[in-house]
Amino acid sequence: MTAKEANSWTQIREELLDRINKRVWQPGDLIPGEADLAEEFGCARTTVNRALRDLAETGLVTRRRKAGTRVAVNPPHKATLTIPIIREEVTARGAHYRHTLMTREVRDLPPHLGGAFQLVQGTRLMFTETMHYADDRPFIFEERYTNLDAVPGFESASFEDVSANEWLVQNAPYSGGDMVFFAVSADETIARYFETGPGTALFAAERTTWYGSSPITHVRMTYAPGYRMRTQL
Amino acid sequence: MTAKEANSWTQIREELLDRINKRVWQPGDLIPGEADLAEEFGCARTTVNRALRDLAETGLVTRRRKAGTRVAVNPPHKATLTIPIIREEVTARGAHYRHTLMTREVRDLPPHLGGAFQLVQGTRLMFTETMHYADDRPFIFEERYTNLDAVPGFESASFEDVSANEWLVQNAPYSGGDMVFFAVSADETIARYFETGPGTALFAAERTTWYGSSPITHVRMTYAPGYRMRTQL
DNA sequence: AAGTGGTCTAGACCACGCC
DNA sequence: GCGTGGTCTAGACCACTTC
Repeated sequence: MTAKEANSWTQIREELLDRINKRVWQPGDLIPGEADLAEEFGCARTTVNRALRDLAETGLVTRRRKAGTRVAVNPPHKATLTIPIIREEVTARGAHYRHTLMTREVRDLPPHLGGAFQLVQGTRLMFTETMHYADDRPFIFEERYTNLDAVPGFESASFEDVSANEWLVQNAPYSGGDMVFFAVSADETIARYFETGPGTALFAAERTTWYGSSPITHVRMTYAPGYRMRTQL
Repeated sequence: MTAKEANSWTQIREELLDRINKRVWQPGDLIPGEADLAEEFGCARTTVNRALRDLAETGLVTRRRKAGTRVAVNPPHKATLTIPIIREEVTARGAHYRHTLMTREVRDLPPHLGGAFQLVQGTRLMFTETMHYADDRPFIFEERYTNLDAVPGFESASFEDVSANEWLVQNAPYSGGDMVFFAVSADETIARYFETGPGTALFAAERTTWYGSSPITHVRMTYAPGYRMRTQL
């Protein structure tokens, strides 16, 4: 039994991955402990730990103290979505970016958002509607509610040069949030904005962010017909 | 100048995060090197490295050798999507899962998939259509092309007990893939499957996976009306 | 109680990429 | 060239979890 002498954590990860893929270790199996693997590979335990931590992040193995490391039975597909600010998404496609502020008013929270956006009595909310264009074609329609108590500067910002989207990314840090993706049927207003027929299927996303326990903003983005959101596995 | 004496990497990450959020370090600023921070916090450089690596993964700072670490100007929103096998997505909602294999035949690749799915001449492809149900209501309609040369056992699997989706997750490892999400308008066939009207907006996803340079499978999943895909930020 | 992964240290060498 | 982050080591202690 010769030692494998892999000493970089990526090499070790590939070797472990190979054993999983080749069924040397079956789904559900307990694999050797870090100390044993370190001895086998002739490296420090830290290095094995790094490799296993990486495999655990992608869901291929599950790790628990004392219980050890097991090969996952149904490894989930994991994908990381990177949602850039809209300006960058447009310019990354080689298109020209501009935006128009269509609405900007202090408004009460619509009842259907009560669950996602829990506010103290008397909180003031700013509602904004923005259309983002790529090469002068409508690209994303953005409807946003922003908590003025949590983001004071928002009320006096102009949004001519910098959109509400960009302003918040640069000025309002968040500690958490959730996001949801779905399909909607264009109503008459949205259809007119996108120069399409009512009933067209549109891709949409909603995002709520908060800082600590304080809600920051809730936004719904409706994408132009035919939009596809891509990611790598 | 007293040392901060934070010695766990999560504590250090929170302290650094705080300085970024409070604008002690402005967007675009170069922050001190790992060695300096280690001295300030009274810990090993490795520990600071771990904290900074974590911040870099979420996109809040960008790191380059020799150039140092900078606070990101437009920190992107990053979200990790975990796409479980369909059975688990259904049972996690507390619903009963079942599936029906509707079509299963060897078929040529439709021309519109030629780009995503580059095959050697003469490769045999299996086409399958499966409806997945949650509590006996149609949940996901799955159309799949699978490379029989890359996944030999697929041809003889029954898919009565285990769906094609689940079978592939358990039996066909992949080294890479891409995924795309979009909205579609239900055609007459799909509308009938989901007991809705033609033209209904539906959420859909396509996934292509491969192992090394060999394509494994291409699948399109069309979700029941009203489906929302959720994730945390 | 004991075994496993999680983390920290102090030191070292290396690779990348600005200058 | 040389400064910075990236990684590796050998050892230690700790935290969690199962037994």
